[in-house]
Amino acid sequence: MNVRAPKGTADMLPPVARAWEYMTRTAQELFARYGYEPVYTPLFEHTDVFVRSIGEATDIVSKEMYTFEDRGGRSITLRPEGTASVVRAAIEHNMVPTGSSAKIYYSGPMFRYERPQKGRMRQFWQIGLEALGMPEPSVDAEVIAVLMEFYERIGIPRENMRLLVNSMGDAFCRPPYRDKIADYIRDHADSLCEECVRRAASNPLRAFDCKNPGCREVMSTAPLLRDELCPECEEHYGAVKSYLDALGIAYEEDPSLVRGLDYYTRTVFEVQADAGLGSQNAIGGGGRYDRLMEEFGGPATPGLGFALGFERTLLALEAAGVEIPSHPIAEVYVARVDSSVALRAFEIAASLRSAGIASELDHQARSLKSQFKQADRLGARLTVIVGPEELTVGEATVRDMLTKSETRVAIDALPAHVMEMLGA
RNA sequence: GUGGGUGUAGCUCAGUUGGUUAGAGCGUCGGACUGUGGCUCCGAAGGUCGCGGGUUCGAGUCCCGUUACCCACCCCA
Repeated sequence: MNVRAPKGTADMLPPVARAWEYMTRTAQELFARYGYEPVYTPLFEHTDVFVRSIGEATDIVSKEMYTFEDRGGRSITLRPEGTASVVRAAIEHNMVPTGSSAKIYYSGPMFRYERPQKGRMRQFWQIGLEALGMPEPSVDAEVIAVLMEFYERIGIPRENMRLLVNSMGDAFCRPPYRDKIADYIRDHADSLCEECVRRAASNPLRAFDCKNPGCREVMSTAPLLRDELCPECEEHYGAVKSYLDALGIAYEEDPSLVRGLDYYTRTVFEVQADAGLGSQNAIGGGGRYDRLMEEFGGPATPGLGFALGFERTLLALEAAGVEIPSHPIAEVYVARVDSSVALRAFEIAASLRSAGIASELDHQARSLKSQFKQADRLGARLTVIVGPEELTVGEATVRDMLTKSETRVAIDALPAHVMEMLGA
């Protein structure tokens, strides 16, 4: 029996799981304030959903998907990202009738078959949101604002992050530019790595991402999409930046920002953290996908969204020294002097819990001293001492763990009395 | 898929040029204080030294293989 979790997966033990819930809670409250509603889609889809949306030539589709055949002979894939499923669901349920819009968010695990490293897991968690049906540039700025506000709220200092933005053009200006880059790559084939030359055919823009010094050199003088945008895209991009300026959100333009999903049009953005992460330093990112729903066979509906990674965000939080808020495990500890009063102690703890007070007690007949140690460790503010002596007159002793003062209280009045002490 | 690093107690790690019974700190449990926590002191429990083979009188230590994890490349959250 192999008792290890599969490669690239991790059990989330209480400290991490608490952080997960904290991030989820923060996102839910924030997203609701911007009018987003939750959606849960399946963790797996027909393989086609991802191939057609993310793109055949992307790394995700060509080598990172968890794909298998189910017992009915269908090709099924564990979702590698969230947008494709959301868009599929939006079409299936006609969530965005012509002329209307929808704002939705999701969270949960995603799956990609890769070699794990710092900030990269085979099962990793994301929260994301999608704004469907709205082509206006103010929506781009609003979505970016939500993302930045999320990080601010959970406590990552702004100076630890960089917001990168770029425009990928649209169906009119990108194809000619793609051809231009493909030509450029072919013209310089002898000074580029073979990977980049191969990309000329499938995904030429990706050559901008290559870390090879020779390729960087060549690509640094390549024509930039920024200079080839059609007037409409140029105007849209300019407006997005104006709205960001109006919100006081600082950003850097990065003309080489080319994200690894084919469906993006116009605005793309990425947030990088400079502390706590290894080389996987993108903690969140997203972009606009105005053609995606149409390509899926749905109505022509523009869309835009982002996703942020739990694991990487937690690394950035730890680097910033952020304390994850938590509640004490027990407000009240019920200690018993000896086993003759075990039953009464059990009843008292139950009555406190019924009154809504988080209470803990020892089930293992440990010494009174170790029960106090336990009370201390759990962060209990009060300890109720149940002993034969007090019981003869129907009372118990309540000890304030901070002031060390003790009072005798009638057992019947205990829940009310304890609540009063905790409230004070 | 490629490369590098590391596997010794629940956790973090020592362990000399190979040498007898493998250690420390933290944590856990007990005691000092026979009905009272955080500090201190004392004690106890807890280990197939990742696994398999080889060299050797003798391997935690050296060699080979294997496996797991970590980090990096590629790409991304």
